[in-house]
Amino acid sequence: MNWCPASGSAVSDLEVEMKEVDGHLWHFRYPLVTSSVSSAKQISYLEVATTRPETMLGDVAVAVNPLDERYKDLIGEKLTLPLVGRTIPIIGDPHVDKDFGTGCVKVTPAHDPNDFEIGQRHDLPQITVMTKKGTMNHNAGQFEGLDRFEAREAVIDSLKEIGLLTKIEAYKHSVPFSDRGKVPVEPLLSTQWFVKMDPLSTSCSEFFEKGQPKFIPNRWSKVYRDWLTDIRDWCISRQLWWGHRIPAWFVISQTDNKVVNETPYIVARTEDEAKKLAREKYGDSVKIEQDEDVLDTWFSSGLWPFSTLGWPDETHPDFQRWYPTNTLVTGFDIIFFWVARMTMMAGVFTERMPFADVYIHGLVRDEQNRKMSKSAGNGIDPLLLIERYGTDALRFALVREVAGAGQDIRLDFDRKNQTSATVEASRNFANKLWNATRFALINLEDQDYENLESYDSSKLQLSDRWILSRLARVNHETANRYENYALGEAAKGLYEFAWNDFCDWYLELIKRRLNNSENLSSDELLDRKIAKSVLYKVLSDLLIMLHPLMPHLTEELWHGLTGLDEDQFLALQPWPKSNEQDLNLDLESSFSDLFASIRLIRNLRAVAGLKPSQKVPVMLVSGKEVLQKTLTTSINDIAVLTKAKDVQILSPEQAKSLPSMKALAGVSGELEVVLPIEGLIDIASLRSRLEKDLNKAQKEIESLSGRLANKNFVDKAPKDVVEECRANLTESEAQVRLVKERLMGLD
RNA sequence: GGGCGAUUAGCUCAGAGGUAGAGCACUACCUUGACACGGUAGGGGUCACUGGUUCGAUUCCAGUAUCGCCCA
Repeated sequence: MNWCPASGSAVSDLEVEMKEVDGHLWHFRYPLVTSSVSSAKQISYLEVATTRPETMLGDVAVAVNPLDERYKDLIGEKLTLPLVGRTIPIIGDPHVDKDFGTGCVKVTPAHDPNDFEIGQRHDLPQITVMTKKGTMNHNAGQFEGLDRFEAREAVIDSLKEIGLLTKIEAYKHSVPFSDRGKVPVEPLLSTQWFVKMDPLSTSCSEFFEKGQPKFIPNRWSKVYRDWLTDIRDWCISRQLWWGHRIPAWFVISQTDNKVVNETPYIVARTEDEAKKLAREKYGDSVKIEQDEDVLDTWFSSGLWPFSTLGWPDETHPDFQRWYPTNTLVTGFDIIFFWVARMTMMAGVFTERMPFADVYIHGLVRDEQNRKMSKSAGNGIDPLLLIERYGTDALRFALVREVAGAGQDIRLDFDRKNQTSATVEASRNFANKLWNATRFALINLEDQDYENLESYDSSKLQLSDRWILSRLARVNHETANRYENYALGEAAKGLYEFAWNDFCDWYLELIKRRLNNSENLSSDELLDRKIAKSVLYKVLSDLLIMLHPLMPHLTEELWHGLTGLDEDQFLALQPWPKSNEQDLNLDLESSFSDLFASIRLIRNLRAVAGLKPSQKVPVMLVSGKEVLQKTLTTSINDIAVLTKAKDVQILSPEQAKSLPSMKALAGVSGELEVVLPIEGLIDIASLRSRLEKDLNKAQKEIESLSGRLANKNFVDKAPKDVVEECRANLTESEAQVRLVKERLMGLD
């Protein structure tokens, strides 16, 4: 059994952590008791090597490999144990490694698990030389009372003095440390309660074969299964003052009012029950005493999934309603400690698995990628981050980072300033949502909006239908992601939709339509009302979808938006309905084109160094019909979003018939943008921009035509890929022509 | 020793057999009637290395290196 001298308690195998330490291998000699064999071989001693000299006081034999030519004849001979004077045998055991150290192993069954096994095989005595405090006991003779590490030095010194210490080697080896007390564990002989694991793990394994529980990500299921397969009995006694007391009563009247190894015991639910059972068996004058020890906390924790729901009363409404549960969310570091213990207990006591899914998240590590721990003192105080950035910001930041299923999160954290750029980014997002909602509230104050179903859909503008299509898509994607525990992806998708689609584009697009001027036509009034209705719909859906990730903020904003009573919670809202008929891929693609066009105009303005306040005319030239149509329907939006004085959409033919003029021009795909602003043009920067475009397009032509020239590619690649390739080539070629024309026009 | 993960922009990380992405940081301009915790426009990568499969590999496979975790 593993004993932790620091906490004064037994610990289980799982609570023992192996650590590599720089130690020593001490070699010393045990003199042979003279015999005919030893005199014949002229051997007077055996040399053993150990990392723990103090245990030699409890040695009961020296073992050698029976096949070892050096020693096999000595098996059965006797040695004198130095310092103690005990005569101990030389035994042969096939588990001894001939090549390690001297090939002779000292055997201390009471203080080493391997030696214990050897002792069992050879029926050797077990001599305990230490107390449970880690000090030497009376069996240690002159060393009694010393701490185990002081005793080590004292033993070495004594052996040195009498000339039996022959060698000290530096030696790196694994030492078992107690998780609880952070000191080396002492293997001790002691009577403790163990749980026999086979029946428990067998039940679990059967469920596991049927896919229960399901691990996300799946790779952890292997860790779980391997542990169940190779399971060892579980020491559950703890000599601590907290925890559930072990329900075992010793019948002390049978052994002179003392608890010794032979004392019979009763296991029962209560003391009364134990007493009754004891009387039945040992007579009325029986005296019982409950074991002082408590259960390992993980034993109690293993009962948690059902003990919290009224079990063992299985008719309890909570148990009936909630058991088994859906999802356990936890870290991989306690798959053995807790998850497996819960499934084992549940398998036996409830004959079901306690949860359907086990979601294993990553661990938050510190800036040096270390696991945070109390003892290392490298934890990041969440309250500090919460105070600085807000609860939802921290929550969102962590969820957003966790994207790669179950990957660890390295949270950036500047200890000196107690800041985190990652959490700050989420705070900024929260702020963005807050302000977008503020914008909505200002515009929706008059309550002049309705449910979208009450409008004839042909009255909606293209931008309305575009954002509704995006909303439907995001709704669908997000629902799937939540369903599949892809929380990080859900967070990122919502972030992009909220910031880019909704705030950057849609809100900017509708500002024009929300104006409060007095004399609006009835069409304009309706259009304004529709814009408000879409605004309301998109924002409220967005808040609902974001709610699991930013519960406080969205709850607050949603109440502001809906004006609902405080006792109506966003948390209780159903998932917003997604309208499949809102999905419109063509529309989304033409809006991409529209946005690209607007960016091109803005870029040209930046190249020209135009002040934002400076309004200039814009001409858009394209031979692509679809694009022309998109641009034409959005002509007012383009004007607003690019600060254009006047926007004209022209075909290439129309453009040619215009009188020639000096102008700023750029090309993107098959769209040509012309800003007729003679005199304001910075020819050099324009040229460099056009040359950059040309270069890029030419490179692309090179790559595309190279691929298309490859017969294998054309024959074997999927048709649509080849088609796309051709289309891109045509477009790039057109672009090169346009850019070249423009460049010539500059001369 | 066995197993698992990671290696992509300065940093933290996504991604997918068909032209490399985000946030932060960086550069320039902008206090525009939601938001400077902001807006607009930009710069930045031989996707660790070596082979293989493939018309095509950063993506799939094998190996190598480095880092990390779990179990002995």
